[in-house]
Amino acid sequence: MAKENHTQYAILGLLTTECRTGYSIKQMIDTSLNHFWKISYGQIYPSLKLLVDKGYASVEPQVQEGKPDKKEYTITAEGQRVLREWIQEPVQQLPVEKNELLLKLFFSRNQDVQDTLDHLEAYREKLTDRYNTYLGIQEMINTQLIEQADAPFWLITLDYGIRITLAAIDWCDETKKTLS
Amino acid sequence: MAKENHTQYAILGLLTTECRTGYSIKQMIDTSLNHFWKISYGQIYPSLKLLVDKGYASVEPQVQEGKPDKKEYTITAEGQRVLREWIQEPVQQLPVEKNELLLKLFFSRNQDVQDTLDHLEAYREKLTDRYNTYLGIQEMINTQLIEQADAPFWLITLDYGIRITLAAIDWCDETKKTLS
DNA sequence: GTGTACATGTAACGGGTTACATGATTGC
DNA sequence: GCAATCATGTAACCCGTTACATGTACAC
Repeated sequence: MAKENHTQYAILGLLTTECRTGYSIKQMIDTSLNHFWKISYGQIYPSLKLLVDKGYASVEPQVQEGKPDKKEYTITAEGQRVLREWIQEPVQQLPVEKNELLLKLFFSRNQDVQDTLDHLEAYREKLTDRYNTYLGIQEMINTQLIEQADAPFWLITLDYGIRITLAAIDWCDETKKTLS
Repeated sequence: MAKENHTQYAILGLLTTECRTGYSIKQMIDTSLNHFWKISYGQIYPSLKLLVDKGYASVEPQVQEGKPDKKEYTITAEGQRVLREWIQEPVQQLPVEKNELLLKLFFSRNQDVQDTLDHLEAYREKLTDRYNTYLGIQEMINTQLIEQADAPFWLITLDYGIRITLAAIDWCDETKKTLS
């Protein structure tokens, strides 16, 4: 597997949790990896197929009563090996996020200051929503999933999101003060 | 111009600063927009062509002595209008950065704790480098470019980068303590 | 002569989203 | 009858990077 395609590893990694189908992988991503890795169905299903082709996972169709049929994927020993290898490889470079608000701010010299302040306030509200969502997930993990062996690591990644979001909120507040 | 392609607007916006050629736009991006918007030559030159096609910019070839010829681009009145329109449009959604370290941490249950600590330390060092780079740029703007009308806005976007980076460094330190 | 700054461009490729297509079952 | 949840998949498209191709001028 090309060392660079991290999304494939993300899917492989999710097969080590209780996720077994494309559908449940998607759900997991939307609730728990959402703040640092998004994946759509358009990637998940073809990727699962590729993982099987490479021998990193196996499939078994499951007939269900009361629900549509599904395909259960299981990580193979070989899959576990390459996953571990990838995890151990050092991270080459820091992520750069594309930030539309900053891009607009960068060119805001000619804009009305009030419009810029409105942008900042709207952004601050979105950040606050995100912050509250994170706190909710944290609470949920702490009460319902704390038995899970993965839980401590989930909390660590969540903590990152919480801290970054708080710092961004602070920046919004400071910038609004500076501009008004 | 499709409302969604922010990169086109970034290039259009840079034409309102003293940048006039594809080459100088690239330089500006690499030094000043780098922490929230990256653009390669593979996008810049075709985009400039498109902006001219749409009437948002005009070109004039310049023959230079002692240097290769270049093409000077100028934003048109129409270009200024669509740029202002875009800046005023509210930001629809918060950015989600793909973070390889978090992805690896998420699946680190089975990994040796020491390997995880090493990852964190390496990441912390990269963050510190970035932090120092930002401080350098800040100093440079404050001493050399403070006359520029755009300077206050550049400092605001830089301040965002500084705060976020500091928060990430704090998270590294805390996480290392938690794990050891 | 070699490296670096200046300067412009394209083609191939990869990664990812969106829209579309299909269909079962349950609860309102 | 309709919406929601469960479930799988593909094709078209967009965005962006990388590698390649080309060339001038200056300083060491």
